[in-house]
Amino acid sequence: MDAKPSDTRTRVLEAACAAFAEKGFRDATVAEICRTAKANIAAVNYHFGSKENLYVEAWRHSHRAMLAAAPPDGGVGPDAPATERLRGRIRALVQAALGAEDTAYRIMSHEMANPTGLLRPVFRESIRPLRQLTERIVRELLGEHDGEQTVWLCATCVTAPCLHLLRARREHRHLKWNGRSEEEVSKEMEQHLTTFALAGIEAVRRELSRAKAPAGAQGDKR
Amino acid sequence: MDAKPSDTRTRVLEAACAAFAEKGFRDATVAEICRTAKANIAAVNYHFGSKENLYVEAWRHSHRAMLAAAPPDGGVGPDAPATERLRGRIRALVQAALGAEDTAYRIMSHEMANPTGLLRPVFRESIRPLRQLTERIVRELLGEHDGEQTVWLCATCVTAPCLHLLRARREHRHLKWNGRSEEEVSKEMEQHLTTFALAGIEAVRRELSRAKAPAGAQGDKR
DNA sequence: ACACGGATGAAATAAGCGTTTGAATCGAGC
DNA sequence: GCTCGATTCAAACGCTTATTTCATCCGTGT
Repeated sequence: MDAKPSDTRTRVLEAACAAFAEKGFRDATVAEICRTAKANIAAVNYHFGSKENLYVEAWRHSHRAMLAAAPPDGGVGPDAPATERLRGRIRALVQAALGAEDTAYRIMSHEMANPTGLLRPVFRESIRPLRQLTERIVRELLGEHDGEQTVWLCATCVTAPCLHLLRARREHRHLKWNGRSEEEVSKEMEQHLTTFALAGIEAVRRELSRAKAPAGAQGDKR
Repeated sequence: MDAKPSDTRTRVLEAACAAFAEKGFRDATVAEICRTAKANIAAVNYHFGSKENLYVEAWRHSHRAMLAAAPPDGGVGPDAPATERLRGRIRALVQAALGAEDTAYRIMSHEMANPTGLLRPVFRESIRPLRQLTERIVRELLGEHDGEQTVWLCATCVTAPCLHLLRARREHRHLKWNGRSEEEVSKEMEQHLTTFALAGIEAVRRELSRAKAPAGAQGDKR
């Protein structure tokens, strides 16, 4: 079927992914995209209709690539205990930010800071399930406390540092991870972020139960 | 002294802050800035020389406003115990992200996702001290472990969720904090983030000492 | 051989942008 | 009252960008 969607089409698409990931929608020019793709200027409007449509197509492409390179559950599976599933989720997030297929994350990063609105409909179907996956794990770890806001906040504390790694990589190259291999660094990040997150969630859970059953039992153990 | 640096100059400056905070450097146009400032198009180049210079001046302006509205130590003072200083730091971060003076944070957010490079020299003197303040507290909480990367990572786990609140506010208005007042929500955020962060840092510290002084004496020190 | 539709090429078009220009306006100082 | 510097104004310039146009190429079916 689409095994041959024109050779230049895929070249333009991949060049667009790289350009949009580096500069965002506005700063990336179709001229440069076509130049790096070794295609003519008109190729964009011929194969994709417009720069805007190329943009959402580039997002779809890189998002699929990310999911293929880093499964959202980190390879842990839904029957594992929640703590392991959280570790797997963090592994996926770190890989997505630090791995070779970070294009989708970088495009998303631009889109969040500088919303064009073009990706909003497609975001709903692509990153929302991932967010819900994270929140489900967090909710399970927190117990049956009803605070939806608490779940959201803890999930943010898990995902936000991972997203931050993306920017850190290109600014803080001077950090200690010079010698180590990419994979080794990822492992270490995953480990630290996981212990940090698990302890944080547990502490919030304790605080919630203390607030829920107040007065009498001040007996804070540990 | 500079009490009268031209009325239109300050109007343009403040309009620029709002525009750059909302759209970033590239997408904000001097035409629109001058229109909302009720000034002529040439005002920008007359008072500031160029759009680029207006950009760094807008950053300076909004950064000063942020520091005035939310002191970086959260009003805690350098002699308080480290746990309280961390709480103060988080208070400052939350206020900066959720308060009325969030312009600097929003500009910074754009600049990080879409670097123009124009703010790099001025960033060094404005946000680096804040980062070091955070890292100093984290280092104290971690103990005398030498891992600079660990300090960096824990500091990231503290600051990244706060930065994330900025974007969350304009997307997730539907969250529970509808009824509550802004200040009440900030208090709650501050509390949750602090317990989360303290527990996370403590857990990482424990894991580090466990790795440092193992049963079999790994002896792989640096 | 030939015509036809998909794909590519180079140049032209049109719109938006930051910046410049030069005249008009205003306010203070001798 | 006049001048001079600082400021404001409207118009125009020069540049970049996405998009369109139309000629050209190439493979395929008859």
